[in-house]
Amino acid sequence: MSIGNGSNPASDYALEKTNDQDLNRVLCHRVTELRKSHKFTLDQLARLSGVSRSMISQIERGRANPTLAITFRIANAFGLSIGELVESTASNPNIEVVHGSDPNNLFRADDECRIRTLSPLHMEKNVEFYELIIEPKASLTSTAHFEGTQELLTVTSGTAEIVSGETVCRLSAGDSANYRADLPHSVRNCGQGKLRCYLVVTYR
Amino acid sequence: MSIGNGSNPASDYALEKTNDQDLNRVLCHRVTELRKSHKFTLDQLARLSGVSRSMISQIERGRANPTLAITFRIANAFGLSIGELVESTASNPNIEVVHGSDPNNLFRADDECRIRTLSPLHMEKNVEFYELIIEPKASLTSTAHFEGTQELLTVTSGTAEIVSGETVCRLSAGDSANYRADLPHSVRNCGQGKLRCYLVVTYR
DNA sequence: GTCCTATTTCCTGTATACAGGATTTAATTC
DNA sequence: GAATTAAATCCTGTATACAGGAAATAGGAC
Repeated sequence: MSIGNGSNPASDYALEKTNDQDLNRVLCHRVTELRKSHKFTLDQLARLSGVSRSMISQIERGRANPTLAITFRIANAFGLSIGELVESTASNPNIEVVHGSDPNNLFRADDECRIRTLSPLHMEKNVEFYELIIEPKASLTSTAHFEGTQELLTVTSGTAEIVSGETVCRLSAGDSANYRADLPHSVRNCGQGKLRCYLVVTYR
Repeated sequence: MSIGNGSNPASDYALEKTNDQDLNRVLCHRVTELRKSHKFTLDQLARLSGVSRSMISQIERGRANPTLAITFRIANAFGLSIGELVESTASNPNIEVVHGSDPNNLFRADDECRIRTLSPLHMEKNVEFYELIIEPKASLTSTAHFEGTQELLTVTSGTAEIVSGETVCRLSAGDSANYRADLPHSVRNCGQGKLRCYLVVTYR
């Protein structure tokens, strides 16, 4: 998600100019569709949102580049956030399967730890799902991930000690913890046998 | 999320005028903080984003109401979507624990099916995590959830048949499937013994 | 302290966002 | 068909978004 580590960011030119216009296309279709599904006239939406009919009409016809404030008001009139309004909904294949036997999803397998990815590689959402098997006394330690990253860990067998920042907790089989992963964090097997758990990582 | 069923929408006035300005406050702090954490000068960000230094400076000082195109470019320069840029981040407690023995998280327990919630109730992300135990020949059927909702199901033991819309697939122990839950969908135990699985539900 | 460079803010002019009224188009009823 | 009303688009003028250069400020070296 980061475009560079700050050392020479100017060389990582991120803008693709056409995406600007793609955004506008998304917006116009979205507003048109939402207004239709709510059965609002331009006038009703104008009154609800406090944005003029002209402006709404122009937006729907892709003739406007609204300010954030205007966009906010329109989103709000539909009970949506800006992100919900302007971010396109991509079409998904209905079901994507990851087989247990698929070696591509074996992320790590060594003496201490075995990690298997359970979510499809091309999954659109910023969510990842892993199965972890950690040997006694071994641990999985991470530096801080990106801001807003969280992990949800469920212990299926064994005993885990979770550290996030300076907070520590212990989990037994059946317990779950949701913790910040945008701080240094770790999962340690503090029991006698193997620690088996599932980990959901969510990125903001 | 809907503001009415279309019968008399004009009476549901949704706008709270001050939130417009709250948005601007969020934006200015956000851009300031992001630029700082990436160690960009105004000039570097200007070049990256294609937005003038003046404009960025004004945004950071809360003196601007940028258009969507400008907002998009700035978000893009930081590798974020517009929603990610303008939607505020609430502070999280570091670790939130759900104990296996907590009866509040037992969502359903009957002859056919046992569902336990593994994610904390007040979890900020639109992600939910469940443990499912389904008896032979029993199934869990849902109508379509909200648009964009997806489910990620991992089978730990047994055999499952997943239906999403008109797509059907079978999973064995160790397999996972990611599927649309914004269509009618179901999980059925098509084996002889109990089906044990974990379900990650993500809302858009 | 001075000098130099980097960074940010100010200033100004142009383009465009936007509202509100007028006009056009569409839909309905007779 | 005509008449009426509703809905959408066009037109125009004002305010403001925005870029680019100038000026001010900040930071570092000596």
